[in-house]
Amino acid sequence: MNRVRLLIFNAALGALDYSVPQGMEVVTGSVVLAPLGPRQIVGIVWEEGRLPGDPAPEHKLRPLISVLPVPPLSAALMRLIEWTADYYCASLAGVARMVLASGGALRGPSTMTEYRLSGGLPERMTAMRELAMAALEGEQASLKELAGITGVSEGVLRGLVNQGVLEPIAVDCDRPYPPARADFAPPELSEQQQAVAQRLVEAVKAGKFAPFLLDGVTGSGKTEAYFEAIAAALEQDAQVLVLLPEIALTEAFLKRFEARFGAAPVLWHSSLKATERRRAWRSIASGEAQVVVGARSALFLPYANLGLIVVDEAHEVSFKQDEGVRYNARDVAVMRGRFEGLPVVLASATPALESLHMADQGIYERLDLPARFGGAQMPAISTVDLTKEKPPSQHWLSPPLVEALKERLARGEQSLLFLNRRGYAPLTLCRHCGYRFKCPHCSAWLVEHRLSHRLACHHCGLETKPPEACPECHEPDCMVACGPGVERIADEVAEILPEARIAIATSDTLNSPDKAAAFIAAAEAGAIDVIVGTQLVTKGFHFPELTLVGVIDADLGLEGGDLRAAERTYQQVAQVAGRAGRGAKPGQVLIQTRHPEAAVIAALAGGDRDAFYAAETEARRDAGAPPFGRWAAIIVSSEDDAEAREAAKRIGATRPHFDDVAILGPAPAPMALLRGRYRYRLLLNARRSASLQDVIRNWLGALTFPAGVRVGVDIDPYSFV
DNA sequence: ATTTTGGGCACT
DNA sequence: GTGCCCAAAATT
Repeated sequence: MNRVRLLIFNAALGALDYSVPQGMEVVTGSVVLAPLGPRQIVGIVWEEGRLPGDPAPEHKLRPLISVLPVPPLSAALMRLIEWTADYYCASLAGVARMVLASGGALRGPSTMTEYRLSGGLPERMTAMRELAMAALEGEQASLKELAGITGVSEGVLRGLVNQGVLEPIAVDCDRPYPPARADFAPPELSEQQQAVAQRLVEAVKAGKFAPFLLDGVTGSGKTEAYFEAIAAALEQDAQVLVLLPEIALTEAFLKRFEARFGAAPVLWHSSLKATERRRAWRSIASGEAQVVVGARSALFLPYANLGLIVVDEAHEVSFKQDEGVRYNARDVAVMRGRFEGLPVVLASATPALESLHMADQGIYERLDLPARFGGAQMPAISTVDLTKEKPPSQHWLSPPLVEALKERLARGEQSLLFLNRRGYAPLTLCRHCGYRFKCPHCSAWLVEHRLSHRLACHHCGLETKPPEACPECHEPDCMVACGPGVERIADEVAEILPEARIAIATSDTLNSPDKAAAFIAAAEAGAIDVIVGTQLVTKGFHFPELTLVGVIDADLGLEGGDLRAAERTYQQVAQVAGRAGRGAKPGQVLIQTRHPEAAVIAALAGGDRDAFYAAETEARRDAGAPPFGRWAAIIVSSEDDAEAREAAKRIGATRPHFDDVAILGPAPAPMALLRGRYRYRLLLNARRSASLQDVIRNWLGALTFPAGVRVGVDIDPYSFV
């Protein structure tokens, strides 16, 4: 190759051509450094003819600067990048950025300095030095870590470095991870689990594309079953990717993983620090990382030798990314499996209707775990009609739920109350003038958080101190809370059961791995009587003494007319109900609702999953919703309301006309203001056969917009805000 | 996206 | 002529 075309991370520029200097080894997929004007940019060498744009004339070509010290991207990954950009109407540049988001890993290996005893003695011995030197015997670490080990300050250690007592050692930042072992602690599996595990192991050994829907009730031991597939991959030195919906619940998962394989997996998520990120990235790209556990963004990493992908809790909404490249990691995972030729396991107790449909069509192979592991029974589920069993004013626990809570406390068993609302109260107003506290940057109320003494916007992250007086009428001390959040429910429990030990489990209270671990340990040790939690507690946890689950408001998710509201409610309540009675003692679930007759609620109470899915299938068919039809959204936003509205109007005015594509809008988005940007939306609904993407590309491709306007496309949207 | 360039204009 | 601002062009 003496002339190459690069994909660069800038969508506005398009592909750029360069010459390859004499002696430089460049192959398809090479990650290279190239000159652009006075700057240097990173690019990926792409195959001839696959990136749009006319070739640059010979005289404009400048030579590449260097090939970066990372392995070239595989053809499979390059096809995945193309497919993702194409399917989600996103730029190749945006997708490529996700692949190479590496915290500086592209710069190659680097070293840091650690210190160890040299054997020499200081000119002057002091008490602190003596103490430090005794504790330093056999240790080698950074100064900061040594300070932690020895208990002396870094200043003392620096003194020892100057005296030559501690000698510096340059070590590779990317030190290897401890190895996971397939045979560390193989589990006892039930017959059902055994059958599932065996099928998955076969698929891993076959090393061909094979999508599975692992459909198992809560507590059936899905994790243990797919762990055997991971073991099989480890045995043939293939890498495994396990996608988890939220990193907050990895704590319990990691414990189980370590118990099975004797080492922690490599973690990947958005809050990794740059050094951890580059270490993980390099180990993934080199093939050293064996098992990667990550959030959705781990899907686009350049695995050297991937052999299996598991998407756990595959129904979870958080696999859908709603910013930047709007993709669904569940679906892209299946495509990656196809391009790489490997099995993909979608595991869930409450699969998305789309996934069930694929299994029914025979496109995914279905694996069932219909019974709980170890003989545990499914919990008894019943509804509490809030229109008949009214809680007292300003209270939200109905008499039957209060009774059940008292019973558990008397028996020393645990209860879990589920309400998907963080904070104390969802709305705060002034009792004097009725002023409602709202976010200045979003169409949303500010939520009072009493634990942290803040008013917070859950959309943009704004946090303010609650004011002393009403900003409108200046009446002092006038704030009044409206409606319940988990903190308020916890207060109510404390009032009813003063002796109960209560824990609030939300992303606010369990915001670090340490806190999550402490919570799990306390719950397992029986040091908590009542857990009050948001969706964070609906999955992943296994507390044997937990025998009562109360759903505070099952109707909450049904409000707002979201297309997937019924399914989401079903999934959330079924998942949280699944926390009850996982040990020897049977579980009970009480669902508080004002609509016990609603199809979702009735199906939950009757334990009739098939009835729910049948009803939901018909509703989707009627609405032309997935899997029978397709939806897409065009979201127009700008900091300037008029500019956004104008752009949306112009898109609306140039709409194409097709028999099989309905186009609605533009209209202000339900969140008309989000993070300081005004938003308008168009919705497209198409029959399955229509290529929505082509329609949208041709439509929007002919338009240009002012600089401040962003036009985003959301294919198969989950969020309708 | 970022940088360079060049035209128009006020000022000297 | 020089400096400055802004829009347009170039970047491979």
